Amino acid sequence: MPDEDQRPPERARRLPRAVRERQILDAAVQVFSQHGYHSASMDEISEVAGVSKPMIYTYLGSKEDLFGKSIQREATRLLEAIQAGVQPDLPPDMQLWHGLRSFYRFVAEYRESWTVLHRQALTVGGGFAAEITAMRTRAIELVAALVVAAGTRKGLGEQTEFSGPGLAAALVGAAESLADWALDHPEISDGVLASWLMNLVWLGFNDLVEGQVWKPSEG
Amino acid sequence: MPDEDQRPPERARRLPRAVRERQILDAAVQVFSQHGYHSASMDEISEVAGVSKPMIYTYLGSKEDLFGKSIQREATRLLEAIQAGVQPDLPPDMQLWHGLRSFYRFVAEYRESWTVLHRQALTVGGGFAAEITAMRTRAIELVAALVVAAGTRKGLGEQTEFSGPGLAAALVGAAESLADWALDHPEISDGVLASWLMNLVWLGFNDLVEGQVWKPSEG
Amino acid sequence: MPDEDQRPPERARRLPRAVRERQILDAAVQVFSQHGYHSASMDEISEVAGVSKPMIYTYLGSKEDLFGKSIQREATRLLEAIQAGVQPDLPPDMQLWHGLRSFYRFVAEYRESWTVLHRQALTVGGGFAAEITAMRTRAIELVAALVVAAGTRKGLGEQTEFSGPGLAAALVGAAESLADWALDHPEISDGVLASWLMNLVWLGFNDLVEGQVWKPSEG
Amino acid sequence: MPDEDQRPPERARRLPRAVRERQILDAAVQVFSQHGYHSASMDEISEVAGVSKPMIYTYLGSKEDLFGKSIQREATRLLEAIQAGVQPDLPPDMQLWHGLRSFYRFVAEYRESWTVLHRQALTVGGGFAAEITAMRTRAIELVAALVVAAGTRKGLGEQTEFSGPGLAAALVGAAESLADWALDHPEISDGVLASWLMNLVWLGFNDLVEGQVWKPSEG
DNA sequence: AATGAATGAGAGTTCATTCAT
DNA sequence: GATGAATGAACTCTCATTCAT
Repeated sequence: MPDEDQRPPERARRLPRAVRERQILDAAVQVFSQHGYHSASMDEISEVAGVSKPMIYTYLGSKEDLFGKSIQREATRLLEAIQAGVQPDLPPDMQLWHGLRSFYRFVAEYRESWTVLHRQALTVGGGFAAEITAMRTRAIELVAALVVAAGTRKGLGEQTEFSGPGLAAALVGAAESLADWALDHPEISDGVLASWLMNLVWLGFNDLVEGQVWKPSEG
Repeated sequence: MPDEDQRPPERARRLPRAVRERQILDAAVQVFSQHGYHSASMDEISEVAGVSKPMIYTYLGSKEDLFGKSIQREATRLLEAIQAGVQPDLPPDMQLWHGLRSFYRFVAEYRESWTVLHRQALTVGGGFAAEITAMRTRAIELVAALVVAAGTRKGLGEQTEFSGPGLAAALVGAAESLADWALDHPEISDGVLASWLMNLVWLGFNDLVEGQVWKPSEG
Repeated sequence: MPDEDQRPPERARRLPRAVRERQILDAAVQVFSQHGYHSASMDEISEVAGVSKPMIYTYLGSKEDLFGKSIQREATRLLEAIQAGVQPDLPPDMQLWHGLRSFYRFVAEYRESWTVLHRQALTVGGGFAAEITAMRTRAIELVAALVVAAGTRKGLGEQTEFSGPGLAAALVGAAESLADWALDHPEISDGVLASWLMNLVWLGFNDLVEGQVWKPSEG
Repeated sequence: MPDEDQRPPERARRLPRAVRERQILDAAVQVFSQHGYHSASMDEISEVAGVSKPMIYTYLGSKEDLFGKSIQREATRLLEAIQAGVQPDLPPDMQLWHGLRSFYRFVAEYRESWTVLHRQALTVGGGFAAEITAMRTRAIELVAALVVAAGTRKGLGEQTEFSGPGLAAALVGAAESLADWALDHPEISDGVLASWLMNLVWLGFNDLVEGQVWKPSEG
């Protein structure tokens, strides 16, 4: 009877701290994304992580801390994934297109990451909602800057400066909503998703800055 | 039996059930919208409603029941508000425009209703998310039908049948996101909000069905 | 089978809040005095009180709150017991004597109260130690004032002003220590205990102010 | 085996067991005296000692063991300090005076030792309270023996045999309480402290055995 | 000899929910 | 019809203690 599968029933072997922390964060993201912050229990997270509860507290702090660190890690992942897909020397529409493709690729590959960031992060009352909101606000401002810049180039500065932020919020919402929709339609590739949004949004905006304006034909 | 001063000592007067139920639902919507489902406590709801806790259970059932009924009432309100603003014999773009104006008017007037529907309803793990999602899905399908119908009229049936649902999801997301943004910018009127969205989205879509297509200029 | 002892096994019948609060405080004093603050568990207190834990939290707050309120009630009892025994129009020594008798009577009758006040109240790190210490300090200052006053009357003002506070601390400690000793000797009456202390302390002090001073007879 | 630089990388050098034990006990006394038994954590003790937790368990056993050994060491120190100051061939009052001076000198120099012995040792429910109490009882008996002996020499045997133990308890309490008071008044020398107590207590007792008795002047 | 890694057990606290009046 | 009184059950978090290296 050599060293077969006779080891103790897979009970937590000694692993370096970094490895454990990753395991715990993985489990946390999974459980938080499934149940949301409040319904997730530290018991379940510890079970999924294959680790006892005290380890979580020792390594990553309170439930709130754990949630914050989960959010932070996934947000970083998402941003890095998008940045990795964007080449800064391309024209704006190409940058946006590449960014969107990377975004939808990420969402497809890391559903749980996206779920935690998009849906669960808002349910906590504390500073996390603020943090996430701040991140989203930054994204919106980025898009708004694009909008205003483009509008200015077309000589429509004043108008787009006024409507820019609102439009940017709408665009970001459209991208997010499409991402959610795509979760239920995995057969649609990230290229197609990005194209849809570009057609909808870029052409639409394009026309807008060309001077075309939709007006209600009656009261 | 005249209206003497013979009433019980001014506390908890006998009120018809319907009135009590409305009081309770009002309180529930308020508290749920402020704190979210999980952080809302039955104690606070009963306090805000001016009614003892057992009454809530007698009249409206468990916390989950109460939340469901709150959601349902607000959703009905929202739908009725939108339908009241739309005249079915107008062309599609006008219908959408009027619908959007009604929507933004409602959001401005009943912040709490919108908050509960949009933000808090997703945080519950049980059947409510499903219920809300279903309602949203219905909205998306409605928009999708518009998209497909318009596309078909332009002879682009196959293409829009394929992309229609996704686009519709994006549009709905854009409208919602702009609604959230508008909560922080009450100086923007519902007409302006709706116009922005129409310009962005309808013109964009218009071009799309006119045959204009954005294509990536390189890999 | 009439209404014998057939009632449900003595399970918490509805009682007015005030009664329950007293029950809980009684139990708290008992358990705190037995095990000390840290080792006392809310579970045991609730068991002894014949009440579920949530009631304690509803009526009296956290463990620390409960401890504080226990201390406060017992301290008040002790002070009232002492004040009730003292007649303010008697000469100082008689006042002290009556006060001591009341004190020892109280300790004998309410062992647990005394234990909580004397031994357990110091073990908590928070504000309770301060509160108790303050109370003790007030007692010491009172005695010190007596000492200084008596000394001044004898023309020894400067000397007793210097040594008064320390002497007072010693006297209070003597009284407390004798109280503890008396707990193991219930056959000694409060009158005897008070007399011992008076003889030891009053006469001693008396001689001191008469000018007699003990001096070391060599290095 | 010269003293090369071949030692393990400068952490936790091999030290003889006795040294390690002293380090740990020093840390334990310090932490116990600061936080009390319950609030002291093995983590903090190990940190202060500069030693890992398993070492503590290996060398000194459980937390209770550690506390017991801390108490024991400090008690021994105190007793030795007092005995060192007392010359057994002196008359009783001189013995007491020297003993008190040594006692107050010790308290001033080893505050933590005294704190652990006097305040923290009582807060534990187990056998330590007993151990400490026994030690204190021994001290009281010693003093009682002095009292009785002196009383007997004056021909008041019966009376002092009856009141001796109680008086001794009071004396010890006075000495302790004055020690606590002195912690906040370091400018008072041990000689002055001891003198105060001698004047208060010895003269008082002296008069007592001379036949003077304080009596209540009325009911 | 020495320790980082790991946990069992139990504490305080809160909340949705229900009785008895 | 209406409620103050009461609780079961669950959750987060901590700590003394030990294993495997």
